[in-house]
Amino acid sequence: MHNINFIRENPQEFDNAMIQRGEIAISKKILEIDEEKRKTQTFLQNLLSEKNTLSKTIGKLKSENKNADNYLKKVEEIKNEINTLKELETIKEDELQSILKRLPNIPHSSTPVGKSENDNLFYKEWGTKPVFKFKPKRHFEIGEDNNLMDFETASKLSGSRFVVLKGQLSRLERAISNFMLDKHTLENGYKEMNVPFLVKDDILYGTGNLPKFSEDLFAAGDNHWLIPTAEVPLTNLSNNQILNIKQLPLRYTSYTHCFRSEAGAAGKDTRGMLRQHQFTKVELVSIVEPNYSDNELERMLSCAEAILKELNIHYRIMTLCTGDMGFAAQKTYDIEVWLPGENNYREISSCSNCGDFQARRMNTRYKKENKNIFVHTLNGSGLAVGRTMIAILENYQTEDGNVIIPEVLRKYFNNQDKLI
RNA sequence: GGAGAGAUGGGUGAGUGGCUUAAACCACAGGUUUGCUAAACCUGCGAAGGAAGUAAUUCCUUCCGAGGGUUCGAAUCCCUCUCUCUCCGCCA
Repeated sequence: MHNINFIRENPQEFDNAMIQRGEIAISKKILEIDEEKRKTQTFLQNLLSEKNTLSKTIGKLKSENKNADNYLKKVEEIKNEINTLKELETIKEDELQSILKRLPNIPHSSTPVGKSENDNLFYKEWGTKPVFKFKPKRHFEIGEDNNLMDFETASKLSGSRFVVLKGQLSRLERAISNFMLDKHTLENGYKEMNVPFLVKDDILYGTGNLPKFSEDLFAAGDNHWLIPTAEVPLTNLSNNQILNIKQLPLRYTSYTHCFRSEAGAAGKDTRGMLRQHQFTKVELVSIVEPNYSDNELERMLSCAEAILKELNIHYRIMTLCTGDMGFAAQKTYDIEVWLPGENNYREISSCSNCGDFQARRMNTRYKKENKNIFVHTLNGSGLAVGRTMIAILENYQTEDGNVIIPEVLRKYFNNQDKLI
């Protein structure tokens, strides 16, 4: 949600930011409605004040057993006007909100300007592409050849974009997520949380998924949605709260299933388990003081990177441009892991600083010097578990079709050094 | 699923139609005293918004789980919904 005061004071800057994000200049319309709303409000409040005074006089007169008919008549007269103005105020307020809540966050000054993913900026990379003496297989070939990854059975159960992982791959999933959680809780200072996968409308509104992106979500019954990421419940843990400054920063991690309809991705990545309706992810969320959020984004990124470093898998990091960034973000880094089978870099983590955008929607503040200030929220994958498995399979595959288990995972994998 | 009780500021909690302008305590912030810490004492302290003013500030409106209603006037009365707790039943 946007700060209306900022738009009043910097309409041009606001319009420029929206244009960079593929929206249109709309500050003029916003300020017109805002102006009408405030005029109505002022007029209404004066009448309410008058009514309150009259009511008090009536109370006094009645307690003294005096006649109050004149005052009662006056109240009756302004009542209709009050109701009309109330309705008008509500209309204007709704009009304003319906525009504001659908506008994306203002990009950070360091976010590159661009239209699509082609304009994303290379930030840095780690490691090198592994060299194979044979043609590396793609992850689903390794999985299917060993009868550990079953898309047909999954399709029988649930349709397309699902997978059944069998035996050792199912165990590998568990090993990866345990490794990540241990790393983030024991070394990186995140508190592990086990959260609901079903949430209500207002929770998704808080993180910015609603009202604009309902088509990306799965609805469950009349009152719940399946979470598309643990960011949603984790960030909302503090909604509608005024936090004590001593509580900050709050750092949470959670391993959850995530559910996405992939509505706009028809025909994209249909082979394999890269893009599923259901996948697991270890998420990182930070709630911090505003002046610290830039640092926290770098910190969070390094926590996510640490996982790939320990797994010894090559990756690069891109800074997303204004046109490719998510709705609530002001700055986002994508970690893209190298997949030799696919001969491509693929997103395995996305770390975003949302500034106070979500905090305004969720109404999360903290008290500093007796003032209530909106917090800054950040979220990042640390990492997507399914895609990490893909990266391991493709990077650690051997010529005989087996896969070496990365050293750091072996203690979570029955101390085996090979998948099979 | 059945029966009952409840939801008030950051927290505990008083308040059953107009002296509530939401008490009191705790927490928090500032100060005094003290060699430091602690303690004691003093002061301040709910939230959102509007208007006037260069500003300090002043005035006003709304908010007591949410939404409706009754009334000149509602935290308080009525209706609907949500959630929490207790007991019973069922259940991983």
